[in-house]
Amino acid sequence: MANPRVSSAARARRPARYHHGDLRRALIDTALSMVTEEGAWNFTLREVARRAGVSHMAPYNHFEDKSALLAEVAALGFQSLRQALEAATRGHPRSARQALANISAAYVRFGVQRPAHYRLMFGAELAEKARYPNLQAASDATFAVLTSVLERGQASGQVGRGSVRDQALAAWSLVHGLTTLLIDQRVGFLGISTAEAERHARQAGTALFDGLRGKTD
Amino acid sequence: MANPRVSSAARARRPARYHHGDLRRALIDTALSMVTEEGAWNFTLREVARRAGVSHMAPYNHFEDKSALLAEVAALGFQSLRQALEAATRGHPRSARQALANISAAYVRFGVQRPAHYRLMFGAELAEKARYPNLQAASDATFAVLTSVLERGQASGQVGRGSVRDQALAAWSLVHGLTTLLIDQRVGFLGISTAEAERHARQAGTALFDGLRGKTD
DNA sequence: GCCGATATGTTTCCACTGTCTATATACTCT
DNA sequence: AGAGTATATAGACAGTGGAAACATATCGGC
Repeated sequence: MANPRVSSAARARRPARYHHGDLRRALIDTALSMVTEEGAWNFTLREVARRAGVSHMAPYNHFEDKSALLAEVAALGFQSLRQALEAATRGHPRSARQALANISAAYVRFGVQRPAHYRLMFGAELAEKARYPNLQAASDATFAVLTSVLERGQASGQVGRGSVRDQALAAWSLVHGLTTLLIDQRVGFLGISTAEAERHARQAGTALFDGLRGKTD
Repeated sequence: MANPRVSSAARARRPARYHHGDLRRALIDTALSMVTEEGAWNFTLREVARRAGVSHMAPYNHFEDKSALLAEVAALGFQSLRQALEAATRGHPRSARQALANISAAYVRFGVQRPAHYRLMFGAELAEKARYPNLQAASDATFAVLTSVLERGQASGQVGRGSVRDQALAAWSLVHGLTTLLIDQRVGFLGISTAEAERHARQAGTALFDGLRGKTD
């Protein structure tokens, strides 16, 4: 509008951009906002396009379909979650038990604070993740945080031997399941507070840790 | 077709039925078939009506919308899951540790064998379960199986004191999280066998049990 | 600087969906 | 038998996903 050549130092890394500048990123941001605002992702792709100010077919230049767009939103969520977990581990570098409790609390806090986003990250429509390498990579990187904590714990003798991958799977199952159950209110904990959710997480995470320390069966 | 008065001993409890006989039940069955066959529930309500051989508006006489229909399908799943868990407990009435391991294995087996149905049961579109009392009741009854096992374990001194509800929540979190992760292949276990899934479940369930037996924090 | 190739965005069009309204049919009860 | 209600149908509507044809901006080579 103002200047027909707004391009120069527009938006992302690439200097001058095409028509929109960086529609791909704009669509992801818009979709993320809509997910968190509306608490669901049952909006239409046309609606996303409208809010981004482009025609209803423009998104198809960047995403095969709505699921592909949502996969990017979910991938952002995994990155954010990974950072939260990494920050939680830094608190207690000595005690693996404390580290696991902290990770559990941080994990559940993340989910409880952004339920819709968390649900999307593990939602069914993105289950065939083979289609979404970005999502898979972000998910794997998050899982790796847990694995590395357990590896260090084993190295220092605080965690029982056994397969680290199995142990990490158990730990992730615990916090993921807890988060899901709390979010979806499948148990009778309607309106549970974040603090209480974290308490559950610490308690359960510690119990599992103690179990792993003992016999590995 | 054959006889205009086929009604007599038609289908469900009620003797003679209306036009269709028991369209409500037929629609639930059809939807269940479609979920398991197609591995998803992104079909349209019109499609369900077509397969049931009725007009596209007939379902609205029995369900407010598609979600309400899916909620019934999910409720059936919870009933089936509850039966599977109850059968698993009957194997080892003496050892709570064994019972929990059996329950864990049965739970994960259920999910791995019917992934789409399981996903639906915990899917986001049915999260506001307050709308679906049947679903909530079925879900609660399933949770109760776990609770009762832990209660008996506490009574016989095999399980640490603490809040039974908290312990049950932890146990359910573990198996639910494991099932979800396996189903959605969020971890690198592509094409995991049912037997291996059960092994993971037993192992993790036992570890948690041992942790609960120790300190309750 | 100019030009074709390509990437990006728009407009138009179609089948289909969810849902509203009006109408028809079957069952219940008295 | 007839009134009232529950069940099913038919038609219409706006909105959707997506294909096709078209328009425009940017890039790479010259």
